[in-house]
Amino acid sequence: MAELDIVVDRTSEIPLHQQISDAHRAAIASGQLRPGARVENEIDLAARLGLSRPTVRRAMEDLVHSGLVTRRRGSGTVVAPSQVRRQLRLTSLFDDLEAEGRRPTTSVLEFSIAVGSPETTETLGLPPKAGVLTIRRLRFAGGEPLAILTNELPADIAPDYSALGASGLYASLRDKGITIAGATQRIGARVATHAEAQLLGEKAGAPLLTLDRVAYSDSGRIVEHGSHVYRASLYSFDMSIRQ
Amino acid sequence: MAELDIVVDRTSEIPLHQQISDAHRAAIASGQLRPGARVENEIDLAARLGLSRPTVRRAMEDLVHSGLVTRRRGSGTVVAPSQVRRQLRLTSLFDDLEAEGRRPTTSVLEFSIAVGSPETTETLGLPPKAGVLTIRRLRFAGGEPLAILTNELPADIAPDYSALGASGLYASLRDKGITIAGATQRIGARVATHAEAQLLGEKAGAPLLTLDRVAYSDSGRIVEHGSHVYRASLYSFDMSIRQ
DNA sequence: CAGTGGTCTAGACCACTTA
DNA sequence: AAGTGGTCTAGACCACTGA
Repeated sequence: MAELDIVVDRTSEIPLHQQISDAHRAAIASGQLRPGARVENEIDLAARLGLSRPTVRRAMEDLVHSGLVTRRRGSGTVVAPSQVRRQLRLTSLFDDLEAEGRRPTTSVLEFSIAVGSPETTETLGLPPKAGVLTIRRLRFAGGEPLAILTNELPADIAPDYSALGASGLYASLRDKGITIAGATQRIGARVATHAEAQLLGEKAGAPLLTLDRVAYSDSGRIVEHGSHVYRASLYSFDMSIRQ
Repeated sequence: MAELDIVVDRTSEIPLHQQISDAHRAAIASGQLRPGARVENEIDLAARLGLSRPTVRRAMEDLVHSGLVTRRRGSGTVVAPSQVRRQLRLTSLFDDLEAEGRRPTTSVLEFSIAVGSPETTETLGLPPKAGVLTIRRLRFAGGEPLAILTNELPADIAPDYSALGASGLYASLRDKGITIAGATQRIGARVATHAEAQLLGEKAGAPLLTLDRVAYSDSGRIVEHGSHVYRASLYSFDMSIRQ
């Protein structure tokens, strides 16, 4: 069993359990902990680091939740197979573009505040005829058009146009003290309209991945509705699930 | 603040924390706890039920993780907005089919054990030339063809053909003592080939949602590789995310 | 049998929100 | 200032696995 070289810093603002899980994440990412390797058990790790077992345990639960390790009562904790991760990641074209150092860029097609349609105000949980900011952006990766992003937000929390360009939508909201607590989303597919195809440099009838998302803040308020379309030839969604 | 009528059963096999989170799930689903409603705080709930705070806390963390509630330090726990859930669910055609009572059915197109291709054995983490079971099925909902499901499994854990038909793939594996601990998956889109279109009752060039999944057991062994295509006109993936 | 994770207790102190 | 969730401790008993 590998003993990871973990140094816990009790003066840090980072919770102890997160320091432990971060150290394991790094060790798995770097290959120091290989797939199938046993992870040190909770009791020993707690004793070695001078922490309580529940604290170490919480770190392990984080890792299980991320799909990085699996646990079995009586048997122990093992690093999850990496083929599972690598296999799928290898063919992600967008990741390839990013790995080549071609950063994604964005151009704003529309930025307008107007009275929201009945559908929009209902989706956003606003009273009828409330003001709504609509943003349409074209996202590029490696010089190639990749996606058309449409967002609708309540006008009273609308970020500045300049802030949007500088730091992205979610970062702009965070600067205004609004943090996203969660979202519900739906992934689907359809073929491109003529207008979409033209913007994206595809032929009409090309397959598109669609993402519809409604995000809410920790106070339970609906903060944003996004309707995005991605070129299926360049983009896919990767995710790990557990249980 | 609503006091939920929860009865904890200490003799039950269901963990106490799960009994608490289940009760809240039910109350939210039934509308007894409405979106925006305050949820009873941890301390009071623990005292009222005669449980410790960490036990109650674990139940709340479950709910946060499922996206059903949001929490803020100093402020409390509130039920997440239901528009977020309902809005998206309303237009899910497959859910509509299911809600109409038309159960999904499945017909098996192929069920064969053979020496695996190099790609397949590598994906499954098997030695070269190991035996691999390939299953291809056509899934219907409401009498309509919905998806083509292709699965590859190591031959030594292959379920019986009869077990597969009776209870589905994952249930068959569970009966053999194999539980799925997690998976990595990728969702993409492409257009249907002629053969796929014919099976699915679509025109060639119709958009398809694709799902590629590699699943592993709690012992860290790769158990299954699935490559599925869904008619985008009838199917989408819904998910809730947090943080 | 020893080892391991799963569950649970009864507290403690702190950071943040709201009034 | 009072209320709330976030973090942490130092134990306990149990269920399951594997040699």
